[in-house]
Amino acid sequence: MTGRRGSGKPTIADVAALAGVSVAAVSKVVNGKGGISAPTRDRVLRAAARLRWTPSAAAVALRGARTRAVGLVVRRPPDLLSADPHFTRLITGVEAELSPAGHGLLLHLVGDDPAAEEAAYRRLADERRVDGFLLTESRVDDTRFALLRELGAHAVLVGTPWRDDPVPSARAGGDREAGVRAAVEHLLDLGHRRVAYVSGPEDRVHTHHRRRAFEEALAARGLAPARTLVSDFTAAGAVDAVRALLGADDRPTAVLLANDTMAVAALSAARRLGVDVPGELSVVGHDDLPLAELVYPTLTTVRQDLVNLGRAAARLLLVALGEADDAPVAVRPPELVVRESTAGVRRAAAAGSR
Amino acid sequence: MTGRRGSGKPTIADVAALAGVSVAAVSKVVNGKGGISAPTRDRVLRAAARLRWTPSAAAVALRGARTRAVGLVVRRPPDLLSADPHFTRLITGVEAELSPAGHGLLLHLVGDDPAAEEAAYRRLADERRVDGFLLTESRVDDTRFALLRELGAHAVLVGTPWRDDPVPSARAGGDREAGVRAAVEHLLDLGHRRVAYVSGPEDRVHTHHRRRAFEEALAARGLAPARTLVSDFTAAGAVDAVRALLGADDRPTAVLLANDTMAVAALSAARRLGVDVPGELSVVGHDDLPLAELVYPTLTTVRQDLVNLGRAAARLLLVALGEADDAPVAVRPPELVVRESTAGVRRAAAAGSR
DNA sequence: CTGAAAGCGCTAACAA
DNA sequence: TTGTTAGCGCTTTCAG
Repeated sequence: MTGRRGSGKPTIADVAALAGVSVAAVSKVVNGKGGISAPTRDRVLRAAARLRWTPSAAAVALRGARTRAVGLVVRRPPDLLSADPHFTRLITGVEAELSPAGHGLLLHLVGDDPAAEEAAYRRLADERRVDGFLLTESRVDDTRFALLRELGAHAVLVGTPWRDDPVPSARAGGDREAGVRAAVEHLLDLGHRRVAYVSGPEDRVHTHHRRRAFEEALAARGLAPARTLVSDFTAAGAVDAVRALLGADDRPTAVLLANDTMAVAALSAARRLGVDVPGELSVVGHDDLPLAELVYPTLTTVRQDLVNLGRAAARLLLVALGEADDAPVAVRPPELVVRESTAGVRRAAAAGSR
Repeated sequence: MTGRRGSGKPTIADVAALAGVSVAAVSKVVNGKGGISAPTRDRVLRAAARLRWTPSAAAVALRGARTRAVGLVVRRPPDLLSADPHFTRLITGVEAELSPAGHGLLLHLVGDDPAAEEAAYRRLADERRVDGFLLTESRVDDTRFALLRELGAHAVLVGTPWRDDPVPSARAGGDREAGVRAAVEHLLDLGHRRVAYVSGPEDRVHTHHRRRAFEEALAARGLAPARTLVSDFTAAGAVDAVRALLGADDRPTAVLLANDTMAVAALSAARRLGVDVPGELSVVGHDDLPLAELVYPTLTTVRQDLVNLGRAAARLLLVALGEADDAPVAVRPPELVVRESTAGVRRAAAAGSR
């Protein structure tokens, strides 16, 4: 008999009635506004709990123009996506920040289609479904910034912007290329002199940064890259790259690849060609996905603190929305994890190349 | 000067004004209701396009109690999650169905915490943020069904329910255990007689179905399992299982594992123990993730049509919500993909076991 | 065929 | 400290 029990979900009016106060009082209580006596507060809270009432997200959004949701649009070829747990880790971190803040994550996976990507952003923004966006995979001359500015949407970039792009970005702390540098030094210390690099696609910002770090680290020891190839993050691409590398006259004794998936593919490509890892070829990956410990030999790789990167980005977005304090989340700098896929140069391999 | 340009997003009133009609007319046009003349329709559409207007999701939701969003709550230990691209594929399929229908996907990743899981469902439902839920990983005596019934939320299960659970479910077509059966027959045809099975956690429904299929397929040829172990989907678990298997006196010559991640771990565990795959041990995985083609030897595995499973589930949910026609999405039955990790028994291995 | 008007559930002035 | 009330942007009767 209390209110309209049974007929659908309770509303703020039901709670007010049950507590014997006005709806305004209920609103103030749940929003932590002042000007409510303790006893009233109590009665409201009790009534709300009894009715299991929570403010309707739609009503709140309509009223205040805040949806308490953020959007994440991922543009990737489906196959690549499912091959790479990269995103799952990132999202884990994002969630860890968003959930306690009462914010939802609206996910959109669009294939490898720029038009679909733009449409997704537009729809989410025009329908006012989200308060802001998280952008992943910083791209060279990223067109998303202009789009989001046009749409008037808040945005935070995960990673390093290409130039001084006008959005806040979440990045690793410390020296962001420390991982790649450490990897190169590790290889050189093992005696390698012919080190190759297989990069990711040229339109990704980190491709350039990492490759440059690779080249500089070699240069610092007076060396040049044995070879630098551009791949596409796919396993097939990595296999081709490794074939090219190993088929050459002066083949490298070590190779760095831009992600773990490619590195694992390299491992098996080498094996298939009868090249022993790490006996004849050392292999280094990037990201330190669980996969890296799973394969044989286990993969030496550059660990990225993806979970905290996701957290940091989400936090920045909440701050931009005025929903969180400006307490940045620390993201550990990339760090080399040495496992079995790297070892010293064997005499034979080092000497006789062709 | 037209309407309130520049001052925030356009509303239906702006469109009505620009088109010289009432807001009701605009509403009817965008919702495809009848009773609008073609010329009026045209003017409205043109005005809406010019203003880039899309109905506010919040207002629509408030008005109609339909949010055009579905929830997906995933409860998994973070590590397991990022090791397994399973979900990414499923979500790809879900998106493919939801997106064209104009529905969003609200994703919540909760750790391995039942309380957090329940809280996530409650919040999404109580705040009326979603119209329904997609449930993944069918569990034995799944408590989510009761919860969602209490919450009055629509739900569709991805996979086979434990008993006749009262929610619609999306499943593979044809014989759902055809894959496991084909795997067993493949191994038997290769001459294997001692075949072991490493299952997933006991609380997953498919664990029981697949294990039973395994046992029945063996029984059909008058054989019994060499050994059946329960693991936990993790790589570490798989490594332990393989050690246990290979350390035994009468060790199996072939082993099936409940997912590809475990199978890949098994591959390297075997190698580490000096056991050749497939020379001394054949290994079969489950799911056919991209990973399966990436490793050496490439993995024989049971392919699941996860993308269409996701599509089918999303479609069922849309149908339940009255948002789509009842045209089921076909999900291919599981199918064995033979690659390099399985081969005939070598005399030596078959004979001398200890 | 078209328009006026009543809310959907909530928040924030403003009054009391 | 508390209550009253006017909308937020939209859909939907119900009249015209």
